[in-house]
Formats: sequence, structure tokens, C-alpha cells
Amino acid sequence: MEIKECSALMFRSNCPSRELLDQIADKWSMMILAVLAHGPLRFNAIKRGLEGITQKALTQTLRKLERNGIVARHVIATSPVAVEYEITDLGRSLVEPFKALYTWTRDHYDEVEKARVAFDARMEERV
Amino acid sequence: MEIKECSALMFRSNCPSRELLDQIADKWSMMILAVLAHGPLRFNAIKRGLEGITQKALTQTLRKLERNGIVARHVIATSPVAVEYEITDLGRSLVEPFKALYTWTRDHYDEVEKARVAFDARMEERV
DNA sequence: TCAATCAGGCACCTTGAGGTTACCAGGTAT
DNA sequence: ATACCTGGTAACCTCAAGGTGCCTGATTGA
Repeated sequence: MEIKECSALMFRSNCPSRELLDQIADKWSMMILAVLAHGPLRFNAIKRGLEGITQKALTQTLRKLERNGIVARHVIATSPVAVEYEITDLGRSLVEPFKALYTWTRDHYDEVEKARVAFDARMEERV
Repeated sequence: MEIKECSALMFRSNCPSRELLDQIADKWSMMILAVLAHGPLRFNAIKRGLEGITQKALTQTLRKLERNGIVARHVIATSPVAVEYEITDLGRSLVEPFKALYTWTRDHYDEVEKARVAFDARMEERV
């Protein structure tokens, strides 16, 4: 029998792409990016656009996105200090690949659901 | 002053695309998919291709991918039972969008790193 | 006979993500 | 005066992801 083998180690544990993916694949980053893609918004405007997000989660995620250069934070000295968040060019370049992934999930959701049901059924009958 | 507002709630907390993303954006799924993209492999062959993965992590992740219909598990009744894992058509369709994301991380890693250094410096001087 | 490989299962533990609540400063409408 | 809006911070808790170590049972090579 022919044994197929992976010729070499393909991924090291510190794969830089994984490190970056971790930064943006959290619970809210993708959604915040999508919301900001339409134009700059203020803190509470973003918050209103995302059902269920807390101030803390929004603050943390925006900080992380800002640190990675994905969004920019502008403080506007108005009556009550306003803070506006805007997507950067770097962030905008990330929207495309994300949209591809989003489209995939939309197009294949049913297929995945069917696979899940089939899998669970196979597990049931094993009992 | 003109107040920009998001016209409507853009994301509900149970966004189906997020649910699917959670399933595949974990620590190993993406790498396993990339390894299997070259052809079917056996359990320990996959393990050898991924530095630092444990049996438990590999088993769990493969189960999850199998349940979602991304990979298929074939038991081959040989001397010591062999198990081969193969990427499905559904899984193969997911490789493309992932590669786009991977390419993005590769192309913009330096830019992100620069942004991080700049951000940290700004935070330092604030002290 | 002893050790190793194959594909896992099971129990325990640590870490961190994410949520809850409370609190803060400054301004402002009632 | 007071109660709310603005954009936060700090302390605390929970839960799940992921890691470590040990177990199996069959088989094969030295």
C-alpha cells in the first residue's frame, strides 16, 4: 500500500497569518469593520448598529483594531467630546477578503446545516 | 453639525455568518484545511504536518470539520485500522476565500506591525 | 518479549475571551 | 437640581478553548 505523506512540515506554531487572523476573527471585529465600511461613525452610533454589544466589548475591539491600523480614532472637540471612528486604507483593503468569506458562509450555510444534521444522525445511530 | 447615523441595525447578535466563522476561525481549522488541500492524509500524517498540535486538538478539530461537511473521514480496514481524512467539495470551495485572507495577512503584515509600533509609542508618550 | 505505532478517549487544569455591574468626568436639556 | 448623554475605565465573574498527561486495544518490528 502506498503511504502518502506530507513532504514537509507545513505550518509552524507561530505562523504569522494565524497571529493576524486571531486579531480580527474575534466576536465583533468583522461586524464593526462592516459597519464602518459605509463611512465614519461615532462610538454610540456604532453601538446602535450592533445588537448586543456592550461598551466594554466595543471599546476593547476598537482599541485592538486601532492598534493594528485597521481603524482610526478621531477626537472632535465639540460640546460633549465626540469621538469618531473611521476605517483606514489598510482596513478597507481587508474588507474585500472578508466579504469573500461572508459570501461563502451565505452561499453554503444550507449545505453546512445539512452536513451537520447528517453527521448528528450518523452519531445517533451509532448508539 | 451633521450627525451621521447608521440608518438601521446592521447586525443581530445571532448573525449566521458569524456562527459559521466561529466554527472555522479556531486555532487549527485553517491550517488543517490547507494541509489537506494537497490531498487526503492519515491522522498522524496530518499531525506531522502541523507543528505543535496535540492529538486531542487534532481529533476535536477534525470532528468539527467533519460535522460541518468540510472534511470526510474514511476508515480503511487494514492491518492496524487506518483512517484517512479528505477535503470535501464544500471544503474545497472554502479554500479560495481563505487563501484570499491568507494572502492579505502576508501582504500587509509589515504595515500592521508598523501600525502597532506607532500605536504603542503613542500610548507610551501619553504616560 | 519488549517497545512502538495507529487512532483515538478521558480527566484535569490554566488561560483568556467576553459579559455584568459599577463608576467616572464634563456638558446639557428640563 | 437632577437626570441623562458623551466615551469611556476598573473590578469581578463565568465559561469554553486549548493544553497536559494517562489510558486503551490491536498490530508489527527488533
